[in-house]
Amino acid sequence: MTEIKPKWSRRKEARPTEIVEAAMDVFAAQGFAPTKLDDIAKRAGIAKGTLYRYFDSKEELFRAVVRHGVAANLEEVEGAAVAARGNLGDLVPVLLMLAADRLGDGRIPALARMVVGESRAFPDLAIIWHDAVAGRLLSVLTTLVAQAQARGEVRPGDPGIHAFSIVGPFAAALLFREVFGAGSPHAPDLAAMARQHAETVLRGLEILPAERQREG
Amino acid sequence: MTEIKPKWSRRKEARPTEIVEAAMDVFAAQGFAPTKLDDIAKRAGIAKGTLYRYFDSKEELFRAVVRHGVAANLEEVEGAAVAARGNLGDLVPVLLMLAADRLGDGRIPALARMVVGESRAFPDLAIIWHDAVAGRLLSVLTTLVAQAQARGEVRPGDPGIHAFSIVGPFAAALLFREVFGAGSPHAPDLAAMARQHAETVLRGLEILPAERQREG
DNA sequence: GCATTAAATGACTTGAAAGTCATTTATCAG
DNA sequence: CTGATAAATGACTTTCAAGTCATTTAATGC
Repeated sequence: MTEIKPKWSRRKEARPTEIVEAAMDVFAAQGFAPTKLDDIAKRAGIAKGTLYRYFDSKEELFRAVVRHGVAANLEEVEGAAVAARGNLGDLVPVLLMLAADRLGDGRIPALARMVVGESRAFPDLAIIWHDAVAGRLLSVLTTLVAQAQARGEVRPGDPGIHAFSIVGPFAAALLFREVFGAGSPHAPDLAAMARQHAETVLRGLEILPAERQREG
Repeated sequence: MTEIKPKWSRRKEARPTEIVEAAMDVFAAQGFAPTKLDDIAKRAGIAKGTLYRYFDSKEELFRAVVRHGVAANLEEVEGAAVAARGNLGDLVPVLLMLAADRLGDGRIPALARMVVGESRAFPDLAIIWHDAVAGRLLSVLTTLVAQAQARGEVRPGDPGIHAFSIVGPFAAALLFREVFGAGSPHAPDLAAMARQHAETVLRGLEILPAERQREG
């Protein structure tokens, strides 16, 4: 009759990722400063003291969250980039559609917003994001643009700026939706924007894949 | 002989803007949460208690800073927009160059970064920024694009998305420089980007002002 | 079973900064 | 010059959450 119900269990292995997942949720929902470690602990189903067995401080936990959130969704994008080796006209629409699908909802844009907000307080966080996300993506794109220029397929000009012309509107749209909400009359639909902007910018760069596409 | 040196003077009229200016500097340099009201008071040359004669709380002071920073630099941009009435091919390069000049350095990008970062904690701030900056700019551009489409000068498609294609890279570049620093190898030069992207996107939208421009 | 260990707890301590208020003092009216 | 007013001060109080640690208890080995 007497039920055995232990008050807690030892989970040395599973705890860290559980905590980071919980922290990502709470940080994404509230931002860094307003988030209380008690909230994270409660969501992770543990006590605050337990947090300190795995992370030395709130800051370190935040860093872990950023690293964790960044790690996953990047190999895929980068993979698509090197897969479409060379052909910018093929890559750009695929890349933007993929990003629209993966990043449309979820916690990555929220993370990005937080990194932007906390970049002054935690410069190392900005470096992590730069090296793992923004810089990496821009590197790949810039290289591809330069190669296409060498083949005479893309107009001259700074390939780094061309890279911004390609992904800038998308990044801006992501942040716009994150900050002002999808309810704003100006918030663009990500999939539609991926399609339309890809066509616009490719035309602007003079690749003209339009010939071999179906009628609009 | 005995110098008269009053410890302070009464400046009921001048104080508010002085305080807001000081607060903008400190907030821009440190971010919202890390900024101490003592720091703002010291920079404004007053005591902390005096702040509370003019602003009820740190939050309200922050709101005042955003409103103040937003108010100034917008009429100009919007003026340029309505001045070049209709002609998108003329407006876009001018608009981007103007923005590069006005926003390149200064506290507006820092403010933008803060609004992004604090938008979760202060949703009303995001609304202010939306209505006074982002939404306003997008409205003007979207209208102009739609008019140009009606005249058959711009390709079909959602004019709001076209507006993002125009200003998105610039917004992204501003934030990129603000977050990752101008030292990043990917940080674009704003003036160069304004020139090159304007040409790219206008070509993409099929306005083609290139004919009446000098050789590259 | 029994002793050992370390994972987990949560009440407590600490520190820092927002916000208060009794006092001081510049300014002004008469 | 004098008293009244309110702008300005800064030491003090309050608040709140990060971080600590003595204690509890699940798990493990003998």
